[in-house]
Amino acid sequence: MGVKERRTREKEQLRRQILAAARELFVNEGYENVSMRKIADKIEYSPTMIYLYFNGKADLLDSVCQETLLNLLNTFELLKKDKSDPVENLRKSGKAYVEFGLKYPQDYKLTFVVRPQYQKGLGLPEGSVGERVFNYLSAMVSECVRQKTFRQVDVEITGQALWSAVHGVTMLLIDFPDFPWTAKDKLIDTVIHTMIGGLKA
Amino acid sequence: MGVKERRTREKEQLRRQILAAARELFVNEGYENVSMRKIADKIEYSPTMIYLYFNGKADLLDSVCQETLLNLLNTFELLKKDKSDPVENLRKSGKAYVEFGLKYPQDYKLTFVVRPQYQKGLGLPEGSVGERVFNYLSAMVSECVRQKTFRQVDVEITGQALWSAVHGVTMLLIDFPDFPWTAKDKLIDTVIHTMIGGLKA
DNA sequence: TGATATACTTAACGGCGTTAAGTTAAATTA
DNA sequence: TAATTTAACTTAACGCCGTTAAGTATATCA
Repeated sequence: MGVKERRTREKEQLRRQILAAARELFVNEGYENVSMRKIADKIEYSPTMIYLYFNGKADLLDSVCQETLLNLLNTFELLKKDKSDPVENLRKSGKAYVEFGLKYPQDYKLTFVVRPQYQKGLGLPEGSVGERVFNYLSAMVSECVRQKTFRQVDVEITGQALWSAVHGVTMLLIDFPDFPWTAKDKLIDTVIHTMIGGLKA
Repeated sequence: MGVKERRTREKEQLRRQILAAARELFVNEGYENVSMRKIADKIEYSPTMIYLYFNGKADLLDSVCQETLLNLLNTFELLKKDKSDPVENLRKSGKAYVEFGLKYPQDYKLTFVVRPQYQKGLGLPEGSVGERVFNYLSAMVSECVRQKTFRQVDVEITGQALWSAVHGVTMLLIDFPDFPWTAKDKLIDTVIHTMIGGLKA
């Protein structure tokens, strides 16, 4: 009687196969240059089959983005363990955030630019991965204030400001790769260092 | 013999008409949801006629963005007169930049996100409007350093870092309007104030 | 074994950016 | 003024696209 189970497993596997193909194509060719037909070709099924597993192209995008956010969260969790120097942790996290964006630029834009464009009216749903990422950032700011390395800033708004800064440098480096940046790495460090400097007691 | 002149004038006028229609549609419906046919419909010409005035859809986008950059530059020029307090000038300019983005969010995204996506390999061409905008920012930083209000920072990289910060907060406020921001105005001020704080001597 | 449900495909709809070829009307020339 | 050239614009088409309705084959179940 393991028939249903096997079928479910097979469906799940195919679903993942579609998702993997979609991710690879979205990342390499850009969302709008990828057609359902191309995705179908890649996995050697007919285009319409995809609609039995996803509601459409936008839904595929959405699922890809969810995975991306989970990856980002994992990157952060790795840094979470070290409790010694909260400011240094914050700096490292900021750097990790930007580097994550530059490593998966298409994913990053998919998540933080394209998706909100296609999925209007999304805040940060309670318990969502996005919320957890942001909470992690706020917690680090809070720790810096508690240790009196930072002056008595509003933790919430400071978290948002830091997010703004790292998001900005990430976006510019992704969108204008041919801009005459003095040095990309130096720019990232400068943005983070300047923000942290402006928060110190 | 004013025939040629009149013809030139008429062509110019039609060109502007196309551009205005394209801008309105791009802004209201999003670049990828606008077709050449829709633009043509709006101005009551055949779609192919547009190709006699522009090289294609991406070229139309390019021209629309040039206009936006000119508008941004004009906004800055209005602030340029006051020479008394360069730090205050920088703060005001940053605020003006973000407010420009929020006032014309779609135009802003068209220029700083969508355009680079469709027009790969654009740096800052010599004498371009983009270059003038960026030079304006750098000049202000330079003045702050000269007056010793800022420490001896690299002017170029600092300009880029400031641009990153204001771009970031602009983008987040545009893309996540429903995020529980503590207060949008306060956030903008915090980002700018924190960056400036981190640059002071 | 025959009925039923599931997984997948074929064919089509309307729309897209863009191009080649054709048409019409105005300006120029003889 | 009549013929010719030139410019402005349109028609028709190509090969794509996302998505849906209808159809087919295969595996499961009674």
